[in-house]
Amino acid sequence: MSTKRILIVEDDVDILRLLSRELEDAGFEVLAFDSGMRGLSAVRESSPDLVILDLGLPDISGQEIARRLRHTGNIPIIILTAADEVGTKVEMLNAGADDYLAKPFHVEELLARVNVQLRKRTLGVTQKIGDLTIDPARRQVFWSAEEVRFSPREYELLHYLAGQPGRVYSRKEIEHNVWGEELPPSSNVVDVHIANIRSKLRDAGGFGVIRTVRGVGYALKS
Amino acid sequence: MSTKRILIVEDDVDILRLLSRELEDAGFEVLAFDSGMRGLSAVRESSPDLVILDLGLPDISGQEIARRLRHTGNIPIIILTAADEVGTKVEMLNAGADDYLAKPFHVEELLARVNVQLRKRTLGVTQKIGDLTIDPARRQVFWSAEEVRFSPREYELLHYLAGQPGRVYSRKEIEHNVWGEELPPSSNVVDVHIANIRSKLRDAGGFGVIRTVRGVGYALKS
DNA sequence: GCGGGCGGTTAAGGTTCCCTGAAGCCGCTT
DNA sequence: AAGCGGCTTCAGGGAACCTTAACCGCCCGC
Repeated sequence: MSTKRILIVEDDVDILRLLSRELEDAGFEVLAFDSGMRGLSAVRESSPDLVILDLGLPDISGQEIARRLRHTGNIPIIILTAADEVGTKVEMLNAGADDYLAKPFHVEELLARVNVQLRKRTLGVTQKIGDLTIDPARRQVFWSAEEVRFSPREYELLHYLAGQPGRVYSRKEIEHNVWGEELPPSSNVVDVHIANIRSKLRDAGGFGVIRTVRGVGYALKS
Repeated sequence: MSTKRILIVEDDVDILRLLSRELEDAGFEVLAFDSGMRGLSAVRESSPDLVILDLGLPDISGQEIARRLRHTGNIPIIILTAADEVGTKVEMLNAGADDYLAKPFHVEELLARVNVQLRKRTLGVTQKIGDLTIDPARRQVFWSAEEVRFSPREYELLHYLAGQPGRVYSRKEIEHNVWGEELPPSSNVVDVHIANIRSKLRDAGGFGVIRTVRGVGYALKS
């Protein structure tokens, strides 16, 4: 995945610098502006993946910016503001903002909310465990770029094990959560499906992905 | 557009009732639950458009619910909580929540944030997915310059799938969002319409545009 | 009103794919 | 070496899906 670009508009230069550094540390490319007008035109030129916007800019109102940004496509906007006032919040959210944080806020929370917005656009919460990638929105599994095709049950089972990589899931748990019922004690259906999953992963180059815990169940290598 | 359905899980019955009424007044269809487990299974059955979830439920942890909900597709989740603690916020947002409100909150803000989540990602903008072009303003579809004519339902269905190309839409979701009602379980209308769309696209040179996901639904190749 | 065309739905039959149970083998463990 | 648990293979049955065709209702022009 290419590095995401974030554009910040914030007239308080100290905060601007702080946020820039934090976002860069988090692996984003940052475009920082302390003026509303220049930030706005920069959005057009560079079309970033996300915009963080401080309200109460001297040269242009937040309303106006949000309105204009709406027109430039679907870029998510997170609003920052000094005034924690409900009316403003509702107004801005309805005007097209995607999220809203009142100062003072924690940088970690901003980062988390940034990730939420970017996640939406990239469709789904793809989960990566080593070379294994699971994309629930597309219902697809990859072993390092190569797609591995699974049957419904196989996918469900693998996805279930990926819930907590490393943790051992007992047969009972698996039966209950993947099959939704207790299977006859003599059945070895789970084994068969595990074997099939292993086989398909092996074909794609994945070895030892699922660990057997004798007498208990299975676990995904974390 | 059909009315959006919102599922609430909240153990405080007073708040539950209050929110339900507010949301219904705002024109939503509300499914209310005061137990985590029952709410969770209801999500699977009714596949609502959005879930509002109170943390600190007695019978199941919020983490667990968020984790499981992620598995059921891309339904947006808004978390409510009594404890306004940054760690929890960040944790939940990273766990798959789309928004987070600390109690006490203003109902207007919740409504605004609900609307943000439900806001159409694909506005009236013509979108291109590979060789496929959809122009909502004219209600026309093209396969690389050549127009393909679709009946109203066919168009609605294709347009809906194009909402998030690549993402798998379940039969339930399709029924609810394209037909606006639950179809009799034996019906295969969706299949037939998919077949017709495929046939028309094939005539225009488009192959493998719609992917079948066995046991779940369909997705547009992105 | 009447007939034709169009689109939506239903139903039946065919096809594909997957689940699963059985049977035998392998390899630990005691 | 015996026994248990896990692994592998494979074929039968069935579910899910696809296709085709007919039916029905609606709208339109005549």
